[in-house]
Amino acid sequence: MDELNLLLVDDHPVVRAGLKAVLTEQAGLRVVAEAADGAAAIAQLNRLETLGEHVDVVLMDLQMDGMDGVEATGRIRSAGGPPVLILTTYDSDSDIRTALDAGAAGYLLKDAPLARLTAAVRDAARGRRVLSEEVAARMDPAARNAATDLSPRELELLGLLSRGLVNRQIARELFISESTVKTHLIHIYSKLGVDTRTAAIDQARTLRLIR
Amino acid sequence: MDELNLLLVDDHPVVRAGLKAVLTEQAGLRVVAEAADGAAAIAQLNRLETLGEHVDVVLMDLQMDGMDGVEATGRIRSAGGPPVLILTTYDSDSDIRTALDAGAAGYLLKDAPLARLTAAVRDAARGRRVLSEEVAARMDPAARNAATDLSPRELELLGLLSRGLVNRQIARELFISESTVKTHLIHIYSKLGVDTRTAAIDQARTLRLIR
DNA sequence: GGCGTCGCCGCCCCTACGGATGATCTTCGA
DNA sequence: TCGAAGATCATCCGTAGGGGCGGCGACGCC
Repeated sequence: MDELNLLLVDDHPVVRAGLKAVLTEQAGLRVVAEAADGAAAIAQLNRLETLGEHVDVVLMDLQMDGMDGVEATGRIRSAGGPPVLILTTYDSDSDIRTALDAGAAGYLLKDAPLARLTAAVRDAARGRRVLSEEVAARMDPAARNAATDLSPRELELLGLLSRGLVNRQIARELFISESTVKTHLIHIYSKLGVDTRTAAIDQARTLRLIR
Repeated sequence: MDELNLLLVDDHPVVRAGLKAVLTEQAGLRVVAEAADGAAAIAQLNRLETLGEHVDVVLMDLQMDGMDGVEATGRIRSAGGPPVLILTTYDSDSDIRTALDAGAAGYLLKDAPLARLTAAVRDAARGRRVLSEEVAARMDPAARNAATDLSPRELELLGLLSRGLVNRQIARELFISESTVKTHLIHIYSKLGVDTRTAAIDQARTLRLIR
């Protein structure tokens, strides 16, 4: 099989058209369908299956109206669908983790060079995991900056923080005491080098720990 | 003159390629140069000028590494350059305002349909102001939701809030007393329907008052 | 001229928050 | 098996933040 069949999922018509133009000009890639959100992507996969069309790789954006990329990825994977390659603008730690946990075959940034993109598509089609350099470096435990290495629990707290919850609400949400919430916050502050919750949110955002 | 000459400015190669593919397929549009950030865009304009090449419209992303779109727009406009059409993913009030203040000829979202994009390019080339529907509605004073209509000063406070400053720092930054900061915050909270600073930041973000 | 909005300032009060410190339990790897 | 790291909880303390007042000058609009 020489030609790989792709499904593009992105809510920006311009980006879809661009990907299509770029990828079809590269030998061996064929865009067989497009979708503007996760639900449409799944519908397209079902439609193509009934037509006997094969899809080798799904190129999926994360941020979309309607069903987002993470959920769609999870559903496609659990249904035994084709490998899903995430192609997105953002590279927050939590995004990457949830996407990979959902079964994504890879995670690329939209500012990746075209050669890398096409190579990633081919790798994903062969069942290999592909991460862009920055993402791989981010996920490599050895290369992590110790100062910004928050525990999963602390990242969870950070998420609730950024949603504007007060300590009491965070405590209830996580079924822990308010004291524990405060302890976690102190740890987060010291790791991020700040001393207030709003500064922690800001810092976490610039470090791309959260979105 | 039938063919319009465009300069594309976007730090995503994929998006640039997509725009180029889409726009050149539309009759009358020609992409004469591309740039990955604001500084490169200005350099390209200078280069094209010495070559005697004319640029009718600059299509500019806002979020870029290096010189961002707002600053680049300001410089291009103040140098008597071609009209600049902003094409971006985000539509926060503050982004729109600063871009238009910097002299942008229009503001479009990347999820705009292609027909609208090409129409906007032609309008911009003719010196007309173009805003996407959502943006225009947002900027229309009559259509504003009174509950979320913050004064300019309050938006300014909100920006400092989101950067994690404490009241004392905000006061110093704005040369006002801490009491006044508190008063502004109270007003912001009541307009946003929240009662803590973090919740205000979150709400302002979801309402796209800030980024 | 009066009314509303905006920006500015002060007081009081109470709570939430942040800092310091110390402690228990689990898990995991050296 | 011992220690490090994570998650949990607690108490004490001081301050920053938020709520409720009231007030003042400037500006624009009817």
